[in-house]
Amino acid sequence: MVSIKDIAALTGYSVATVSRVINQSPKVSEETRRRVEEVIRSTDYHPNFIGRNLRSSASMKILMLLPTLDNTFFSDVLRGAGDAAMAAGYQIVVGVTNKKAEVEESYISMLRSCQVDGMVLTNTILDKFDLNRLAGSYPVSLLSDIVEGADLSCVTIDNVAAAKEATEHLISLGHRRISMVNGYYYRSLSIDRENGYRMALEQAGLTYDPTQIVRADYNFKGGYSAAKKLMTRKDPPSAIFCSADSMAIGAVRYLMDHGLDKQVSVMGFDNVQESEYFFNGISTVNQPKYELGQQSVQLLLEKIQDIHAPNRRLILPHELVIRGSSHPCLGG
Amino acid sequence: MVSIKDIAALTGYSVATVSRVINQSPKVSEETRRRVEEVIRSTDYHPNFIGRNLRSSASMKILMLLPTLDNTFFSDVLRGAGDAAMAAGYQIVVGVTNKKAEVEESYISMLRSCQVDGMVLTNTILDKFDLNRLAGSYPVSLLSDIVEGADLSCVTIDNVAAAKEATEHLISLGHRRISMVNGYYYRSLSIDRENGYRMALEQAGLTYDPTQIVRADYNFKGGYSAAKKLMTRKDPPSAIFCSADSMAIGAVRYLMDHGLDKQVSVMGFDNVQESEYFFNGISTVNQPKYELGQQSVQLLLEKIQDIHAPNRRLILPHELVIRGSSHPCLGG
DNA sequence: AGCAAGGATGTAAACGTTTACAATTTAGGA
DNA sequence: TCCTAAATTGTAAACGTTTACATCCTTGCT
Repeated sequence: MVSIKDIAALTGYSVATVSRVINQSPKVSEETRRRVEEVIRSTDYHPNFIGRNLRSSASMKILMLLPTLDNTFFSDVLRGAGDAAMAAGYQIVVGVTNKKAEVEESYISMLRSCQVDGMVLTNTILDKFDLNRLAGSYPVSLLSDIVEGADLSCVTIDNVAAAKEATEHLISLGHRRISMVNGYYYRSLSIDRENGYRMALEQAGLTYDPTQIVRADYNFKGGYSAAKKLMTRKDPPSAIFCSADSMAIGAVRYLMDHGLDKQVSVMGFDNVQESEYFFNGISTVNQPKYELGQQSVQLLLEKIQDIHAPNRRLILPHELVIRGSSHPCLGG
Repeated sequence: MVSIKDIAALTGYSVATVSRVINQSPKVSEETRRRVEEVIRSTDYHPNFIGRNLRSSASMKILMLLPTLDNTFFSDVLRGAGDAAMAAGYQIVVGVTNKKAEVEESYISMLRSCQVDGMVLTNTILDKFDLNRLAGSYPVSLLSDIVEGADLSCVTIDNVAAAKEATEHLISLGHRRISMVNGYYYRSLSIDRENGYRMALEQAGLTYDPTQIVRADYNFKGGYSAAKKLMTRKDPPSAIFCSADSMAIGAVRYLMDHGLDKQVSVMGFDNVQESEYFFNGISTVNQPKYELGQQSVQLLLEKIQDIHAPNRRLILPHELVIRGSSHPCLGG
């Protein structure tokens, strides 16, 4: 492995001068620059970032922690994050936790051990105490799923309003029995969406029945079995609001398999790419994924520059996307 | 930022002894270990990996380069890779290139600059010359998409045989006009699948017509517009073999939109999670995604241990998965 | 000629670790 | 009592950079 010392030896200059050439310092003569650069090209020398980082104590890297790649939601988020990072000279590295605590912990150690300059968390399993401890010492920002009581910058949408609008859309189609498929865990994201769902029902004078809420995994299977559970009740709904498109797709799948898709409407949430292509399209709530990613990095950069920068909470706009999976209530 | 020196000062021991405690060296007394560990706990000291890496010149990190996260194909791959890495004490960091050369280059620099110990490439845009240069100096392995003439370890499936079997399945259903939707780029993956497609046709005595092959992006839109192109010919096919499930889904979507889905069969490739849920299910070829990920890391680890370890090429078993999108030819 | 200023380069310390080697202490055996 | 070996700890170099500071050499001015 050829190091800056080798280049120094080969050129006859000192390592300091070589370093200056590498870093485009103005205080080096044209002649010298030319000769050093030539030697660098002829060997295949690449500055060792470990050495550089150690000296400058900056890695120019941002860690983005994702729960899983099952969901294409994060594809756009990551594009936004990548663009924002690149514009600031940073690089995004992704860690996929598969929701395992020990894996998440091992990635977080990258932050503690100075291998990355900051971290964007999405759907973390950390609680507010962990988060406060972490965010007190290191740059951290939170994306999409807020943790109430955690003192850090975050970017999300108004989940209450969005869920309310989604439910209202179903109500406007004449539906009166509307169920909800929500996540298992008590994240603010689930709570907010559930609250929005309830507010819509109550404002429309419909009875809010907690037994109409089924908890499931945020994936196809979860939606499928949740729909099964709902539709085999003695009082099945005519519409189902799912907390994620993946669940909505599973739900529609169940309905189609049982010839119920014409009678029962489904709304999803997120507007992932495939929602447009599934069945006749999944009606859903669009999240500005690219912008969420972008802003999460932007907020993080503020913290990287100054760990004491004030925390900010960004609420980005959402929007209803109506497609084929929601239709007027037949029995209505 | 508290360093090992601070711990040394606080305990009264030397940094060497503290280091030994951290690294669980046996040559340290119980008494000392206890006292040092106590102080470490009371401060929130975390060893700086940059310092450690610099000294030991090993980062215990593996970079996995992915083209995009649009495709859930890589979700399972990454799970396999993560498990294999973890078992060996390594950590996976993911880089998403979005198929941009400068982004890919910026991640590859992590390898050159010793920030990761090795790299798994998937669908790289590097050619065999780039790859040979890289793999000559650094541990690199290739996943899924082989580059002919590149001298490195790789793991894949038998794409020729798999595509042949997929096509044969359509033939066995009575189809005679079978089109193919394939990727744009001349990757071995596309070539192999195209060859398998042709072999199946020729062995069945059907004429191989290159104009029946349409090139498209590996995503929904690509499949959609490819299907449109094919179905608006004067001699539309009764079956379409797509080189990826994402394209197959787009193709089926087009067919449904035009009431053609009962007449025209579609086969995909990959067996991504959502293929089971789309429409009546996408018939496809299963790739052992988890194992591909696992083995790609395994092969890489061999190279990390010894850069001169012999190159290996692993071919993992595939399997046909028949679902609702392929059915007997109506006109037959 | 003498001097100051500025440009180019070198010297060496520093970043946070690990580890070979040296030094010290302790115990046991003759 | 003295010597050896083992156990424990310390010293200092090394990993590859960057950079403050020092040094040297021009150049131009008086």
